[in-house]
Amino acid sequence: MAQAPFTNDIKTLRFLAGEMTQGDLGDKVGVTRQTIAAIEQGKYSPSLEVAFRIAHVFGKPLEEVFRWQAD
Amino acid sequence: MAQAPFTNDIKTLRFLAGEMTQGDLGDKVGVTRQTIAAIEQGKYSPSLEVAFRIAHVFGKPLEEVFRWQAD
DNA sequence: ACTTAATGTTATATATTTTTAACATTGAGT
DNA sequence: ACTCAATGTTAAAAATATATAACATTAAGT
Repeated sequence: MAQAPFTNDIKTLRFLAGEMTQGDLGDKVGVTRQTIAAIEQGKYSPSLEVAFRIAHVFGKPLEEVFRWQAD
Repeated sequence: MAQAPFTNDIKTLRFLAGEMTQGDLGDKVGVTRQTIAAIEQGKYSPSLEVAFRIAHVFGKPLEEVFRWQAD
């Protein structure tokens, strides 16, 4: 299933944003909670569009949410 | 075909990097020249992994290469 | 005017992401 | 101990990105 070559802080950011659930975040981003769960766990590399939308919800630059790790 | 909701400076950066062709960039990133062409033209939203790799080739932060536009 | 490399573009195939739906587990509150 | 929301997880389908191959166009060099 190809683990993503970067880490992310979504789980932390959700709680800092005030108990935001995966479902809440999914709604704001426009994807399902399962998609959020999979991205959060690094199960695959989301589209740049979804990554941008997630960062936008937290008001953070994309690279503060997703951090490159490999290569 | 869903135009991407962000612009990018890949074409400019390729020339600033010294006449780097789409094929050259594709080789460095690990995708085909057609994929570079499509991304460059905003035809779709690449995976976050490919976006990171492209930015990495130019030694730029991702958000200096791809800039959010919509929503 | 010719060549040739780079790019544009298209069609079809393959790979990957995302959705949908279902069920299991965990944890907080009562 | 119960309940219920949140999360984990999985399988199959749908949507989207990427590869491959082929041919057309553009532009620079000679």
